[in-house]
Amino acid sequence: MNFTKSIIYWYSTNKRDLPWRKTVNPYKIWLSEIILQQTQVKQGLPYYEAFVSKYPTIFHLANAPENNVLKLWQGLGYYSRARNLHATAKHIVNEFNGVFPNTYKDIIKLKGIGDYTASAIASICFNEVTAVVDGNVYRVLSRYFNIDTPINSSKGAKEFKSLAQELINKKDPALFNQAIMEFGAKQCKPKNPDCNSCPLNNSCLALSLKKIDALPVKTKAVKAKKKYFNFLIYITKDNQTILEKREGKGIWQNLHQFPLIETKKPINAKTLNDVIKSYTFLKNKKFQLSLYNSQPVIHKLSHQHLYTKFWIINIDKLEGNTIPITKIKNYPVPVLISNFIESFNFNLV
DNA sequence: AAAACGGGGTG
DNA sequence: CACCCAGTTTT
Repeated sequence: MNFTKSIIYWYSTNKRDLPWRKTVNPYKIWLSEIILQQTQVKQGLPYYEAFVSKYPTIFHLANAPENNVLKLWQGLGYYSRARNLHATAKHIVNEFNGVFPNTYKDIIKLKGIGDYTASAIASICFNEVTAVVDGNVYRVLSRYFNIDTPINSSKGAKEFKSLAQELINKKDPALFNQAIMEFGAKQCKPKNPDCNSCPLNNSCLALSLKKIDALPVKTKAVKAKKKYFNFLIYITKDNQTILEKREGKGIWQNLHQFPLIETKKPINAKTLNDVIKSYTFLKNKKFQLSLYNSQPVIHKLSHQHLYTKFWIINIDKLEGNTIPITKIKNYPVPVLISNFIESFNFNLV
């Protein structure tokens, strides 16, 4: 059996039972593909169920406020996926009457959809012969064909896409695409794959060359930078606090957080007290500042390590944009913030 | 071409 | 700690 037929046969007897495999509805396939970008099935599955349940059609999603969409996405990371998902839902409803585009060429024009996702939707929903290349496909092909072009280079992207496009089953592109990804996820795993049980172990070049551990090749990632975050948790006597929406370019765009002071170096209570004292909205007000966590919480992201301190500010009264502490869980917040909220029992205040 | 963008899991 | 995950967008 050749590569393509072997992969498809393996899939027929080894595939997992997953909810998005029971439909070819482009809305649901699209939703599943966005959720699964850079996300393992195990982590994405409950989010898929929650979205399908709360937003059964693209019209439900398009009509929802962005805050609600972000709230449902909370904890999954890469929040631009949720913002783009929502924006694209509105676009499809408003411009196309809710009808999903049905060719790779048109699908890839949509916000948040690149080559991988356009290929997945076009093949699964519309039987278009266009090969997916995700992390699984890179791994399977680089090993089987002993290709050491870095997968995170533009040369690698073209080379592997072209190879996958040659290998794809022209009669059932959807079947092949899902099969090779599942094969990568469950059989040709990143670490310690069970090559003894692999149906391709007679023809896999990396295996015969003892290069399984050396492939795929990926150029080095940059090291994460340290940042120092100081969140200010205002608490008034009438149980109000301040939550802000993150604007601008960086992480967690459009999510909410306690007012943040970011510094280059760790900051002590006296210095912070002086900074806060100078705020005009606190002029002539008395407040008490105390540090909640003596050791910083180290929140690790791909590109940043956030050394975080939570400062409690007890104060009699605040005017302006405060919210009741009881409403705090209505807002979409980063995991770093939701962990604090869970740990700091506001009910005791 | 390189960096930014999250959070969870593995060895 | 380094690497990976059904990648895309911005710089």
